[in-house]
Amino acid sequence: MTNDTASASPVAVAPEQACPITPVVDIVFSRWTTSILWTLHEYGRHRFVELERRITTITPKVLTERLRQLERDGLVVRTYHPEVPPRVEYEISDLGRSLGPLFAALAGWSVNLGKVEQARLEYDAKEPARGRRK
Amino acid sequence: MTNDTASASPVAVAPEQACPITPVVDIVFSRWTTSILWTLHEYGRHRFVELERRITTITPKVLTERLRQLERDGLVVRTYHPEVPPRVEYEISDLGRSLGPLFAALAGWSVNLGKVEQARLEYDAKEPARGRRK
DNA sequence: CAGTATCCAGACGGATACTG
DNA sequence: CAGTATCCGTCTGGATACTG
Repeated sequence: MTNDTASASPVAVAPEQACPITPVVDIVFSRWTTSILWTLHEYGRHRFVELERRITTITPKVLTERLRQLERDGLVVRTYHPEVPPRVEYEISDLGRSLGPLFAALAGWSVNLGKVEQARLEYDAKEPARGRRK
Repeated sequence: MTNDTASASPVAVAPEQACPITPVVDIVFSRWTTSILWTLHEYGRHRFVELERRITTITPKVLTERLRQLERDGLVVRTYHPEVPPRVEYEISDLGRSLGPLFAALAGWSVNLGKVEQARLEYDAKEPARGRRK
């Protein structure tokens, strides 16, 4: 943090983000990708159905979409085995593995989830505050 | 990572996530919240218009929605000053500040964005692979 | 098994206009 | 200034069915 109020600086910054971490978030934390990457990172290689079963609520269509995206971004490696029942395996790439510390930090922060829950309860309990009364 | 293939473990896990970090992601990295939190964390207190100007492409409606959500989750503190032109200030809470290391990790990982871009180029260049030909 | 192909609903967010 | 109110288009992602 630098100063208060921060109105002086005229930095207009490029459209879409004044914020350097948004690009990373878009790649790593879009819907479902977190679960997929984390699963692959934590439990190693998986076949398509195995992922489907582990992520329970995901549909094959969406799983395919996300896996393609992850593969394209170089975070996941897809291996096709031309066998009689076809076999495909997905595993995390080195680049994907480099997200490890990030995942650890995320998991670490989850100790605060209780505080979030608490904050929500308090917020919902107190009547509409000044300057916002309906 | 534990073992290969990982098909044996019958862990069915609760619907929605086999993955413990998803809840955190949902709270912290939903659309726009990253930019808002990061801005508040990095540059301190902001008034509504200041945020609006810094995040350039966000509309007042959406900014309000996200700020409410963040306030409810206890990540941001809203202060209303009952003055003649009303003045409202938003700042990050202690809980929000505890995301600092996470943000740092994210920012650090952005050195890899080039690799992602590279991977995309390669993926797009090579013709449809085996087992996936159109 | 490992996907594709369709169809579709509903949430999300943008544009615009108005108010205490 | 700091929002709120409306309207509405888009696009994601779910359900379902089919294929190499």
